Amino acid sequence: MVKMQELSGQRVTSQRRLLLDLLRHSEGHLDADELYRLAKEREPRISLSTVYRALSLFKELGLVEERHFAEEHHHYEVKRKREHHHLVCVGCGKVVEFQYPLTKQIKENVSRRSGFEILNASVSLEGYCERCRHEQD
Amino acid sequence: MVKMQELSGQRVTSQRRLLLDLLRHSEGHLDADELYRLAKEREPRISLSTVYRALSLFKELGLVEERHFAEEHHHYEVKRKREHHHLVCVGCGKVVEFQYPLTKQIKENVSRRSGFEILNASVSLEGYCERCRHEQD
DNA sequence: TATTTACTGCAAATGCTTCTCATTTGCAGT
DNA sequence: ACTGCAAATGAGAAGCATTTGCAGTAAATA
Repeated sequence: MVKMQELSGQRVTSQRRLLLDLLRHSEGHLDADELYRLAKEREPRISLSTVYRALSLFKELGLVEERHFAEEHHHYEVKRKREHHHLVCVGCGKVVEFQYPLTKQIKENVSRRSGFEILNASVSLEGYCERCRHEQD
Repeated sequence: MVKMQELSGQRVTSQRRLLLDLLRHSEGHLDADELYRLAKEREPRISLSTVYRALSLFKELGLVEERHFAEEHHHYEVKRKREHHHLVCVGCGKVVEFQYPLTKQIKENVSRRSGFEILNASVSLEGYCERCRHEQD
């Protein structure tokens, strides 16, 4: 089970423990509904609002990151040490991660020129994966 | 007024002409609702559905691009020759553009390694703009 | 184990986007 | 200029993802 010191001040409830646990053991990039379905397998009375409320708490605490791919809903993944970016297939929704070392430079560079305090930088690519490429009419 | 060869095959209606015109003369990054409000000033009977339908047509025709910033709704801007990226203030929503030349390399590099056919690459940054930085409690 | 008050489940509400359908309009061919 | 028809429009309903209000429940603290 997941330890919960991270929930400083907040209450450690069975639902939050379960949800964070699921996020940590998943392959990442879950959306709220997938997480909800997984959670219901173990705790059938859990509600979708609780999932959203937990996600927004985890986000505030910096435990998970919210991703806005080219879809209407969002995806969530636990924050990791190593920065990485995403390549999304517009055919089937498959997500592939890749490393790219230069966002630090970009941040510094743009920060200096714009006067912004930059919190994060992400590179995102869209395209067709191998399989969807062949299935295109 | 906008010339409409771009609407190849599609009908040239006064609404589409107006909407494309507004997009072209705006500072970019409009969302559907802002565009709707602008359009109503000139053609009060226009409907929000028409705005959405036109945007999705322009997107298909490659005339405008849809941006997913860290908000629930989308932003639209006319496609330009010069590739550029976005820095969004999470305080006030202000959008600043910047140039960064390396997406071509990223595309080639990631494409080779992943087997994806990559359609587009975007770099997006979030942070606090000068003003919002000072206003933080 | 009693008290406090944050958290939960549920249902209703919201915000953005898409759809439905009756009416209108662009446009190819008279 | 006129006609016919497919495509586009306006208005509102419907559809999703997400948020909120509220009454009941349960975690923390003493």
